[in-house]
Amino acid sequence: MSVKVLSKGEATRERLLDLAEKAVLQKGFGATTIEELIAAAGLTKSGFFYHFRDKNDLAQALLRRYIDRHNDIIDDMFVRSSELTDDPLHGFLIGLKFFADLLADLPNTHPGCIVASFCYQDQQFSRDIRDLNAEGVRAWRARIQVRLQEIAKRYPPRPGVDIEALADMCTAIVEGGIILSRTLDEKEMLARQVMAYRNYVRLAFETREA
Amino acid sequence: MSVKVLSKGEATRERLLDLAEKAVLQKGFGATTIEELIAAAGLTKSGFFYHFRDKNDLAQALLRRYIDRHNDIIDDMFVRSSELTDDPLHGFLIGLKFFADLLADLPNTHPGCIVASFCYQDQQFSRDIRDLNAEGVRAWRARIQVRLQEIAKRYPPRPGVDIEALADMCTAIVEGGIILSRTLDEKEMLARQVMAYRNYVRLAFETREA
DNA sequence: TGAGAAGTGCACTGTTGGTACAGTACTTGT
DNA sequence: ACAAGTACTGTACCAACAGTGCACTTCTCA
Repeated sequence: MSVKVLSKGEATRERLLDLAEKAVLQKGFGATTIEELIAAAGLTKSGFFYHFRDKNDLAQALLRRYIDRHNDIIDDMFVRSSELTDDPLHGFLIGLKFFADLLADLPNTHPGCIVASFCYQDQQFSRDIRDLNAEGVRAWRARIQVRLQEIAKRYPPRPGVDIEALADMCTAIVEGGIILSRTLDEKEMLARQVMAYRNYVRLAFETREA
Repeated sequence: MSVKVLSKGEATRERLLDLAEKAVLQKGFGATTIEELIAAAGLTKSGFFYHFRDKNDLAQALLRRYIDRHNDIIDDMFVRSSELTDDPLHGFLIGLKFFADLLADLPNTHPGCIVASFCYQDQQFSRDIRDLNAEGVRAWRARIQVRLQEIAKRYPPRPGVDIEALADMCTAIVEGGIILSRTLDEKEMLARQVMAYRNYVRLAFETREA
């Protein structure tokens, strides 16, 4: 997580993306106007179109940045947790605990997921963006599936446990948890859901000797 | 599920709501235009404003209808499943199986949830609508929590199992599963996630005698 | 058949996304 | 210190859309 030195242009672009991300998560992409973004960024319309070809180009940049950042966060978490133990199950559970703590430490309710937001507005976007969205989800899935398969090698899963579904369930819980925490305005909801998922993983691979 | 006889006005209103629901789930509320709705419904703009005060009024009607319908579906499912057994755990598991079958039988990927869609665009709406959205989620939560508490009375949950979180997890799994199935365009995803949740419930209340 | 429900038609306002292009100030390597 | 970009500003314009207001017509059903 190094702090890059940005040129003036890159800094403006990042500022626009920050403002756009916030607005899109609160109002949706269609209701986010270029006018409001440039007003907040202190820029003219021409300035905006210097950085982005059109609104669709903004969407693509937004999504790409979001996916890249979150892949880094996930990787970082699993690297840190696997340094603490050699046991894949133990390491995964520690990683999930890190993740839950991270979410619990957010000052407000989770701001929302760009992938989920775009999923519910996908007909506004070009094919590239929908593909990019799917690629993002597949990247998360792959990271989790690898770990669960490592675990399953050492610990036979309890009957009825579907490893692939269990991997996707992690993403589903996070996406669903974000929706619940936002809708109900319950800040603790998301971390609690991650911990509930963690408990399922624990039960799913629990050795049976009492 | 009786088929109501609709007056002409009610039929037009329902037609508008059907079109709006479909469009909103695909493009988002902000990007859904009144023009496109009236074009598809074969109506003039004045005709639209005869049925709805403004776009916000349309949103409210859309959400209310969605929540009412789905409460009915859930109730119906649990009534049917509880007729088959006296055991609350068994009944809940049967209900979840019904639900998964229902989702698996959908011709395409799930069309999406209005509550989730609105959650990601909530700053577009008035306070009433946000409150209504929360009320919808609380209604689902209550229905599930009642059942889980009944189960917990008879079967002591395994250590680490959080009944309240487990209730919310059902909604989270469905919302998250919808997002995954849509984003990845995998039709089977949603039912599979519900079955994975069902398996967690089974493990969570499993009696320990081997 | 008559009253109200369910519309049509028209004229208008203001906002937004987007295009086009000429000009300018700031920055950076050499 | 200067040239060559980089990062903008200013102006002028268009079409699509939300929304308002009101007079008028047609359809429906008790």
